[in-house]
Amino acid sequence: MSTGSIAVVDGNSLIHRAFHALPTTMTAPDGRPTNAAFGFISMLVKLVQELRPEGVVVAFDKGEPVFRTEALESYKIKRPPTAEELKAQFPMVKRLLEALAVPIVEVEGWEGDDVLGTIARHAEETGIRALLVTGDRDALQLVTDDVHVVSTRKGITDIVVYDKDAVFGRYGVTPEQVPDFLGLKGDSSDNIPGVPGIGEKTAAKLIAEYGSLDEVLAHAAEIKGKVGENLLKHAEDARVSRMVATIRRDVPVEIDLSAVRWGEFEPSSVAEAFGELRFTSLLDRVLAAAGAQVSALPEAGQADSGTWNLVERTGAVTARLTEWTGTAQRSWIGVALDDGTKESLFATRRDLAVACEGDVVTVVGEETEEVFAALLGKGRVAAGDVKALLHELCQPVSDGRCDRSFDSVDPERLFDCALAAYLLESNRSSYDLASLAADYLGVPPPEPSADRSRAAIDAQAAAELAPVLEDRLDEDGSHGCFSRIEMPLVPVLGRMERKGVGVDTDVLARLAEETRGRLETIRKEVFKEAGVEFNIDSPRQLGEVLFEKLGLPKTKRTKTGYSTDASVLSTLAVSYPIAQLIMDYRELAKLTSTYLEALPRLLGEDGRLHTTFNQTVAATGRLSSSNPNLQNIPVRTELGRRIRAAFVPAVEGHLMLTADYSQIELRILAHLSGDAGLIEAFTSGEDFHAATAARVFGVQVDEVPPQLRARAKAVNFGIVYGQSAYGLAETLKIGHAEAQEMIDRYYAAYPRVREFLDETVAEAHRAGVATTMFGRKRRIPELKSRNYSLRAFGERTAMNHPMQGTAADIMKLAMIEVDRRLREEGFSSSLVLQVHDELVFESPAEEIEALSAMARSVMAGVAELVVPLEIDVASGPDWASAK
DNA sequence: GCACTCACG
DNA sequence: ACGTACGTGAGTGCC
Repeated sequence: MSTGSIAVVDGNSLIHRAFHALPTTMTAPDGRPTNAAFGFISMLVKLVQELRPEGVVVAFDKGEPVFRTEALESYKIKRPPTAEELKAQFPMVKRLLEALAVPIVEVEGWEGDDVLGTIARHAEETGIRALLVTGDRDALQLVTDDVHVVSTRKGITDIVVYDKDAVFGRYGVTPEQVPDFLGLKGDSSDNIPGVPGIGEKTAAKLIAEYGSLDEVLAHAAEIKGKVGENLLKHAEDARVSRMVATIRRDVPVEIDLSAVRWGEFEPSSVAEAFGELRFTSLLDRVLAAAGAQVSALPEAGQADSGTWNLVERTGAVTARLTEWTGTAQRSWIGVALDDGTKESLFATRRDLAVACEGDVVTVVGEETEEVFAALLGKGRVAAGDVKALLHELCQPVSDGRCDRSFDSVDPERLFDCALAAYLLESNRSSYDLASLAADYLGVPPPEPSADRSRAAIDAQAAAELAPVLEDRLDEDGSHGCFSRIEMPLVPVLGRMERKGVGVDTDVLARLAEETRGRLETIRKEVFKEAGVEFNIDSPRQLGEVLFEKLGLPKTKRTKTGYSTDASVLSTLAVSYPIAQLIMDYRELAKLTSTYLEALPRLLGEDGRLHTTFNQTVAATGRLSSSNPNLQNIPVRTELGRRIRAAFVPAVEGHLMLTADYSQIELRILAHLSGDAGLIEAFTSGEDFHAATAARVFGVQVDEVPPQLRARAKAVNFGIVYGQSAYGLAETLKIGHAEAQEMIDRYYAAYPRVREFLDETVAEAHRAGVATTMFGRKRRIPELKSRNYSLRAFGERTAMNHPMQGTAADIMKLAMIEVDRRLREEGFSSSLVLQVHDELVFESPAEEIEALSAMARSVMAGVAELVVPLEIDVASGPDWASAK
């Protein structure tokens, strides 16, 4: 017996969605509105086409769910009455479903959700997999290994399938915890109160911490602030809310699920029912969707060549991939993966669209990896996001037929349209193929339709964009950065992302435990000092308490009220202990929520953290890191370093090794300006900031007092940021005139620096761009602004870009070379992170020495400057000790 | 979804 | 007279 699968649709939910997503101007010949019916059936057809369940059932609400309304008077009373136009469409939908031989289930006194829950239970008991279709997020509580929820978003066209991981990923709670979660959070659309002041975030946090609503309520007394207070006061509300939000699974439903079959309708009855409403296009789709059940996709191996299994989707049958790879010396082959269609309820298939010279074919499912490998071996392949493609199509298993690892990737055969556009305009807001095609081909691509998928459109766009962008790169003088830096970096970043970095979650858990107590103590002290309890996390409430209730001096304002940032608090801390307490609180709270609590939730299946390195985000050419951001792991405070110490090698006997560029941006400035004093400061072997202080303030290098060194350091930073007296005064908390004088003295000590920066700004005004040593450009439209402050911003950007951008270029070149040497020389070490001027490796202890030497020589050697590039290397059992 | 704050370089 | 140091990503509060 084959595995059964059934889709169970929440009729009320779907019909409401459809009604609101489509205009009521759609009518039948007799004038009745048909928008909801049309949307409903359209969605149903899409569903069976994409998810291919063997059976379909639709459940509707019937009567009042007395057990809910009696427990909670307010239940659903806030709902506006159903519109007349919609009411009339319920019978219409039911008649269409009857024609389609789709069973309708409604049970007096029960809601559709409960029917869904019950059928899901029956299905599981009989070994049938179920897909619950509803726009209602409550249903997520029903998700199990064999029951998934399909939810609609943005009207009815977009669907998202939730499995257990997806539920947890979205809400941070397991399906079983959803009712408890809703008990806390409430649900405004159903008028379920929950606990006041507790929203999605807090509810998820509490449930994650205590495991269940009952446990949360049992510990309410120890939960701080308003939240704890409200938990005590509204415990009963929470319990009632949970009861009401719990979907019942014991509805008296009688239906033989194994007998339900989609597609066993009488075509003539369907034609008649659909014809009455003039749903002609929908009729075609329904008949096709039913027919597709039998003939689905060609069997593997059926294609005549016996190698590639092609489904032709565009009408261009003649094109063959082999021909294309033959002609690919001239033409680019565009490829794109689709978003993933559910092949069955529980298997996703990702097809690959391949476009060349105007034709597109779609390669189905399992063949995609081989086809991609073959293309890469022979042709030139263009795509919108090559790294993402490699992650999907280069799985680290080698089955003998083709090498699917990142190692076989030759960047010269690849063209990433986003990276090309990034080099042309590094401040674009979007690099998606549709927007690139609109701007660089002059025509926005068509929207996806029944016979042209998003993937096919993207593949064509990539194929057409590649030659155009390549010409533009040549004209712009940016092709070198593209072919020598950005493209070769792609597989390097891919390997780093795939490898991930090790984290000791026990260390994080212990720190979290320790921090919780300290945080609580500080909170109480703050409340004692303030004489009132409030939410310290709310800048608004905090401002009110500090500046109105306590009457502390108001120094800085934000757009919306008083500023309470660190600079304000540190000024106040001198005279007011509460300010210091709040700073302490902020440090703990920040590190707890951003790192201690968040990181463990983001571990991959291999127990490691896998970030994404974004290559087209930072306008200067730097990388950025997200999901999670591993470029801002704490280091500056003691607690921060203890968090950093949780980053450890996964393998026993391995160590972390870090290699970072020392003062790279100022060394670049020394090189670019040719300033003798600056060069001398870097070649003399003296402490750089002390040397600056000595020159600027006219004292002996070994007699620079710490305060002067700190000031010199701030001026050095300022130079990199595009110095302004205002900014320097702000950071150093000194007067504007004094700051200006320091800057003047700095320029007097390093005259060529001023000349260089002035020239850079002047050139940027002329050309509208700033450029790095390696030719990476940043367009700066702000320079043309008539607004002083915008223009001044543009000028600072123009000064900063050559330094920050060249440093980014050098680091990227070093990464490419380090990665090559690691592989060619058979190292067992891996490059795992990059933090702008630092590389982090995991390495077997016995390789540490060789790796240090290699990293040092590669990093120092990738660029020849008039001052040496110095590299600090350190290693240890964790990231913090490798300093 | 924006404002604020703060983690990193 | 103007009004900010450069580059990021993420958590929280609040409308």
